[in-house]
Amino acid sequence: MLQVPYIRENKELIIERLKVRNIDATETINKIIEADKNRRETQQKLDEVLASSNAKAKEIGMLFKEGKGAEANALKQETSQLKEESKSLQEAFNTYAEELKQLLYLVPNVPHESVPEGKSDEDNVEIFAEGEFPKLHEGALPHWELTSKYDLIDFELGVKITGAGFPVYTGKGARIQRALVNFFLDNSTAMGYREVQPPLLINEASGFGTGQLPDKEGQMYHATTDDLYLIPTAEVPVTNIYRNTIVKTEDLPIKNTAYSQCFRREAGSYGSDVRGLNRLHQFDKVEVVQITHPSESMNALDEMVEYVKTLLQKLELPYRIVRLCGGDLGFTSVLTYDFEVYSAAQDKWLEVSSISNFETFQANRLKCRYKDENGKPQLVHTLNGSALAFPRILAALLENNQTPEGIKIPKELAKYTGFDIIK
RNA sequence: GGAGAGUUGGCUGAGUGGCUUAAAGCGGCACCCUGCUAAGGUGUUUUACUCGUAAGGGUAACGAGAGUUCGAAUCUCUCACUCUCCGCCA
Repeated sequence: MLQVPYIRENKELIIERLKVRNIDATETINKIIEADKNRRETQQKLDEVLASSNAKAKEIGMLFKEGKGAEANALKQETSQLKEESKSLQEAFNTYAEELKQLLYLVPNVPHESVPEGKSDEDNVEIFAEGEFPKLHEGALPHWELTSKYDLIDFELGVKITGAGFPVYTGKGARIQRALVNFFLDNSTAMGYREVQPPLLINEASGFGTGQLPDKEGQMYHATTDDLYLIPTAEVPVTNIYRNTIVKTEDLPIKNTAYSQCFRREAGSYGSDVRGLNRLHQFDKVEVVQITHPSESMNALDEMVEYVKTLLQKLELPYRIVRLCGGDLGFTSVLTYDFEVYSAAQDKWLEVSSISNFETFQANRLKCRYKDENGKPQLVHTLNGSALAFPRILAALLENNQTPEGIKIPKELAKYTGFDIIK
């Protein structure tokens, strides 16, 4: 969420920039400024009343000590009015503070100046592309047929055990999954990320910290008996490591990586793009998360983009990078780059990574700070990126590398699978 | 799941109604002293909000919330969490 002093001082700029998201925040921003003003004025009054009430209480204590019980009791009378006053001021203050908080939850992050205008993913801007499109042989198949032809994934079995979107990986399919875990983690740790294995269930406070709650509640699986949520991404537990902390400035940037399974209800998704591995309720992903000094976050974003490029190069997959337009940009993000791989048999671009800079938006909720050169606590910047999401990578690997003899495994990955062709 | 004990500042740990934002020790930082891989001395050491150009001031916070009281770390209630033992178990 945005910081109130920032809103106060940059009202026009914020409203202008939020138009890139196709929203008019004028009314909400005005309400925020009003609620903030009321809150501060009420606090001043409240503080005054409490101060005089404190002073009186001290005086009463002194009088009792000196044995002047009568005077003390007289003074007690006076305090009752102050008490009433402070009570109603406290209530008013709480109301304004709550109102302010609720309003702040409504405002998304302010897009970076480089974010293009646009309504949907069709308006995202391609900024980079690399890799050759494969030439498929006659009779090439989409991955959901390849997986059954070579006994790699059993979608039907998943439906039996759980439901649609929970595939069962078998044999070499399961082995590739395991290979991808190690391949991705080895690469990210080599880039200086610390490996973390986080919980897959999170509490409500963690959901708030990274911005999944209160809004996107319906997208997470909720274990109601214990009021815990299954993580939609490792970003949530890994970033929440730093909730309510003041990190050492010399430790920045803090770089963590985690492999986890991710759970998404995908409520409201439909259509042909949910076929096979294209959209699942449970999937695997390696995530990279950075906590940086504010002056370094854009460099860190570039570094993450460069890093993900190397992964796709090693996997020999044709890919492109798009800059998300305002309409497609996530609520908490300032700037996001998506990586899409080309999956040949479907003739489709599949999103396999999303790399975002949240600047102070998450940090403000998380209360994650560092100390500046004056020793004053300041909010850090947080970033994260997928490196990478497995299912669509697998889909593209299978589709692009199919030959009449079998499916070939790229050299770098074959080091991890232990085989270089699936027959 | 059953029984019991706890939750205080970066850490250890005192504090059972006012002079306690909090003793003491450790750690950290600054300065001083000292002719040397050390020791000693003095001071300092939380955060949020808020007023102020600043210096500085006000308010709040001792797990969370509510209550009693002129006044709560301290008393009452509710909740959360941690630990120990027993049971169960990967």
